[in-house]
Amino acid sequence: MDERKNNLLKEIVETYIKTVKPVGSKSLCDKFNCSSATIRNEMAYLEELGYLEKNHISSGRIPSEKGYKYYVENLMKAETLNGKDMLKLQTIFANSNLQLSDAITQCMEIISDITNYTSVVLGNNSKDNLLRQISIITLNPNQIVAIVCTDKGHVENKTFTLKEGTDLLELTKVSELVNKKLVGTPIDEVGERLELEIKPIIQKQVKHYETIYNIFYDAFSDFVTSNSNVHMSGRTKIFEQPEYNNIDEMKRLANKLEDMSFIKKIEKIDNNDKEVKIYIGEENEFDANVTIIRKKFVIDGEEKTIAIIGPKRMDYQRIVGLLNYIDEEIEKRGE
Amino acid sequence: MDERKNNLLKEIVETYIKTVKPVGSKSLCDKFNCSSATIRNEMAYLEELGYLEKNHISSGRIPSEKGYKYYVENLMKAETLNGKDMLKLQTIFANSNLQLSDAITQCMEIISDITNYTSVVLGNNSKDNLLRQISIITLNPNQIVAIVCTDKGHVENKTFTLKEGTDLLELTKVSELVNKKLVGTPIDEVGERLELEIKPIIQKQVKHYETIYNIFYDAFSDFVTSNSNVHMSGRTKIFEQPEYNNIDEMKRLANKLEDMSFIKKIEKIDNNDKEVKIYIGEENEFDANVTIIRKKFVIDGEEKTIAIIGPKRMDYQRIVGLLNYIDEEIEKRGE
DNA sequence: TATTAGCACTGAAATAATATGAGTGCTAAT
DNA sequence: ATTAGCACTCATATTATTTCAGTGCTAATA
Repeated sequence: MDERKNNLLKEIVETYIKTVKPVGSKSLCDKFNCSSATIRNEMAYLEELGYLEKNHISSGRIPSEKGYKYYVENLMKAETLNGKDMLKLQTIFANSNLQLSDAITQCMEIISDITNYTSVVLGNNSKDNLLRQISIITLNPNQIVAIVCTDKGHVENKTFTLKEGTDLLELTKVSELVNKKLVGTPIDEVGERLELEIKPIIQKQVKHYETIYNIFYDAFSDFVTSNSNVHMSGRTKIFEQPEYNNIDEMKRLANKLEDMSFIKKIEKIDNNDKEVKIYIGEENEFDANVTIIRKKFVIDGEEKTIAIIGPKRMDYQRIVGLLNYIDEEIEKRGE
Repeated sequence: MDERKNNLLKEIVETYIKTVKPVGSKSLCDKFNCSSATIRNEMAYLEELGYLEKNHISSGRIPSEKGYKYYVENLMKAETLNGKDMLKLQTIFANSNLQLSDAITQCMEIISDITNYTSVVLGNNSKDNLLRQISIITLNPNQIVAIVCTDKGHVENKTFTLKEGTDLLELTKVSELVNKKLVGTPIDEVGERLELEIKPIIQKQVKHYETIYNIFYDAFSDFVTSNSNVHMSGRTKIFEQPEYNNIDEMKRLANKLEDMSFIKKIEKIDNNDKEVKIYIGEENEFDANVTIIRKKFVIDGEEKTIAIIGPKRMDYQRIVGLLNYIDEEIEKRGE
């Protein structure tokens, strides 16, 4: 891979990203000061290496997944933001009333908007969250709300209709007990400790202990399974991309984007990697026809994942530039 | 409109709903024991009245919006559920641990699943909800969560990072004041009363009263604008319908379904009508190419709206049957 | 040895020509 | 009031034809 071959591949990838049309040899003559035949020879070589592909024998070249990967790893330079985009993001971070995690969510909305890709923010893993407090609020003699709050400030709640004869006072007593004994426990372990430490105590002291126990158990288990930690924006934005000008492809992807359990996979791969990660096509577990660009942060002691979902022909320079910018802003704030 | 004309229209609408293909005269001869020419004469008459349409001069007939409307109002009989569907819904209502409002949400998910239409549940209008309690939970010396709970059991929360020198004790004091003075106030009026009744008091007694005042103000205003009262399922289901085998149409609708403010319009029209309402095409404010079937309930003193969004060629009998069934189950529970 | 002009060849995509058939409206007979 | 009969219409499918941007390869050239 001499310099000209590198430049050629770079040019082809970037042209294809812009135009979504196979790149022919003639169109590159001017840029490389040589004839189309020379370009064709070089192209044939790049195809042999697996970096380029053809749709049919006489079509122009398009980058292969391997080609994109090589481009991303060796040829691409992250873009520095243009003034307009920077301004938009700056105003969000400048607002000091905004919690950092909300600022990130808003940024991703903007990014989705200006790039026409889908964006995702994943956060508050139950394992990072410790129980801060459970409160019981009575609505009327039959109904109560149980509110669980974690040390990271995440709140979930659930309403219960009480069975005949449940004692509100006892309910409050148990909630005090739970607060005394279990505050500081990782949320996903609360269920277990409830069983082992709380149940034996209330079994002796409380009349309808089963009913009451179940209320607490339910309130916590809902927290662990809740979906409130996924925030997606521009779910339909990606369909503006020309590769989805095909109904079946569109439906397939739309369905996947509905399925939150699918989305959550994004944070699992390369779990501890805090760098900008780019998963192209087959490389990502979500869908072989998209690229996912991901970045993880730790904010206020809690891991947060942001990701952009777009076609394989994504504007890598721009997205990486945008994510780098967000990273800088977060660093600044973190001080 | 003699009886045969009614039957003919009914037959055409129902056939078209099933087959999505224009209905020709020949195919109806057997059912009506007459020749295709007779059917054609009748069809021409129904077209004159505006109940039927043609795609082109020599195509079969399809129902017009007016035709659907006439069908829905005069010809249709709501279906009684088949065993399988009924079983699915029954198991949901049979689970007495489930709050009624959650049961409804689950039902709508099932309905979306079995019918391939999109379903929506709209609830907890801020005007119906009265303040039950506001709690302040401290996460660390700099951060707190404000949790607002209403008498209907709806909870919203917001995390705040405190400005240097904000006194936690004073914050708690103000929260007690708010609880003492404003409990029972409709949520959407709390902001105003905060300004008129609380501000003057704390102005005198609290040092950094502006900061503290803003925390409360923000916590409540978020509640009013929150989207947590919309629950949609099967957002992509409607695309299984053959009328959306068209990319632009699909995109258009997908975008509308993303926009929550659009969806919320469904509850506003004919605001107090508790009957099953059917809005066909131009009749609904959401989109001229869909039908919306809506039903409102009052559950635990709070209004809840459910709606099904499908093509104009919706299976009206089935959907109305399903909604009627849900209605019955709710009545039963309400006792 | 690297480059390039030249040329035959490919295959997608657009355009045109043609056939098919399900449906209609209308007229005149029953 | 119904219907057989017939000319007519238009969407849809099929096939043939053309166009053109692109290729690979060979042989000449710098």
